[in-house]
Amino acid sequence: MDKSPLVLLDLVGRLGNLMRAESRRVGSDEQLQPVHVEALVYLSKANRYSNTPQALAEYVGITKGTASQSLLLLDRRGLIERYQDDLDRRVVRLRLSATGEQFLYEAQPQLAWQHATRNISPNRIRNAVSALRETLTTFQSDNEGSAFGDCPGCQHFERLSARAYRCGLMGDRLSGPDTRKICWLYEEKGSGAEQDEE
Amino acid sequence: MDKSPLVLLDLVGRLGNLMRAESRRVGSDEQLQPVHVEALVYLSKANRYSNTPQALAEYVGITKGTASQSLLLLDRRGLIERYQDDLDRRVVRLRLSATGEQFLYEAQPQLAWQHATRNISPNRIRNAVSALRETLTTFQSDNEGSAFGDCPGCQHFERLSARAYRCGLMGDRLSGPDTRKICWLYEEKGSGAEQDEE
DNA sequence: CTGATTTAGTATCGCCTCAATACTATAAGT
DNA sequence: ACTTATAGTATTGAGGCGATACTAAATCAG
Repeated sequence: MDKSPLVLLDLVGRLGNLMRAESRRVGSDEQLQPVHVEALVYLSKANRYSNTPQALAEYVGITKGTASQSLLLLDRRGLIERYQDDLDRRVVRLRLSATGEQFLYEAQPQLAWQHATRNISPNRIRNAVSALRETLTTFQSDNEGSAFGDCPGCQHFERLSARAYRCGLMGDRLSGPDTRKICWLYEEKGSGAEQDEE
Repeated sequence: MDKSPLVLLDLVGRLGNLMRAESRRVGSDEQLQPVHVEALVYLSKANRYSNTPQALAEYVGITKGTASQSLLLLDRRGLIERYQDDLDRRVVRLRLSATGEQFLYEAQPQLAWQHATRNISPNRIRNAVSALRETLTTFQSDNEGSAFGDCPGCQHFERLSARAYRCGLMGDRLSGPDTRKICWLYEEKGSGAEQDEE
């Protein structure tokens, strides 16, 4: 019997713990908890469909109540801004404030990790990424969680011309940088997995 | 610039969060927190050099004070047993109790994850394991953390005969199963990175 | 339109993690 | 013997986190 999956699991768990410890270290100057740092990093990468408390909660794996509390704290500290959506006035949109951007720029929460992968060839990293991504997708579809991803590879993504893109689900036009941010509506293109339409 | 390392980082973080959520779910029946479940899993895999509060704390990335508290709780619940070391009477040794074994057997905290890797070929998993292991090792040596590993690949590991092994550092003889458990004294052999192609 | 249901988010509460600090007991080094 | 280092425990306080209950807005039924 091959125990590699268990070893992979263990490694991911340990690296995850160390990442949380690193987030704690990075945030300690500003009295921020690991989850706060994670939220800021997330918001720095979220697109217009994903910058809500709900999406954040799903992404980092906490309940919406907890997410709401953390976001209130970040708002009080001036690290993020919250504003109401025009179309649906129930939803709150989030963005990093200038202070928040500044914090991420100075703290570089991901630096130690980028450094830790310095000896690994880009090719091996891409292979690992692909395996982990697939694991994540499978796990989420097993547990009815939402997927997250970016436009290339999403079935709603349409290229209008060389530099003009569009999300077929929402009908919005997208800029180039937009297509590289984290999207909540991501659905894998041509996935053989069970699809249930509504 | 290649952003793959950042993506890898992000994936590991998310999977780690989901694993913690899964540990929480699994432990909720017994009122166990994620870290308690992790500790039990760790103890089920720790060898004679690693079954101490200190090693556990390093492995899961918490302080020894926190580890001590968690272990007291697990002891009160009857899930582990604690006993004194004969040679060094400062150190406490830990082992799963029958109840603890039973809990792990029934809860199967790793099942959902093994399942999530079902569509990934063993070879891709091994490649991912190798990349993540190297990341972990690099990170830990950057941060002066201890490494953990099992005998194959450790520079202190000696094979006496076909089925007899020995740890050169401690001088102990080891059984076959012993050599596959988590060891705290692990030190990587050679230091030449293990290369594997797909 | 009007009432019911669903959805996004917030408020409150209590348990428990976690780091920090201080402490004890044993071991090791001079 | 005296000092220092090491393994672990006790205590305390801030705050994450889930659970539950709540409000407000949107959607749906008729």
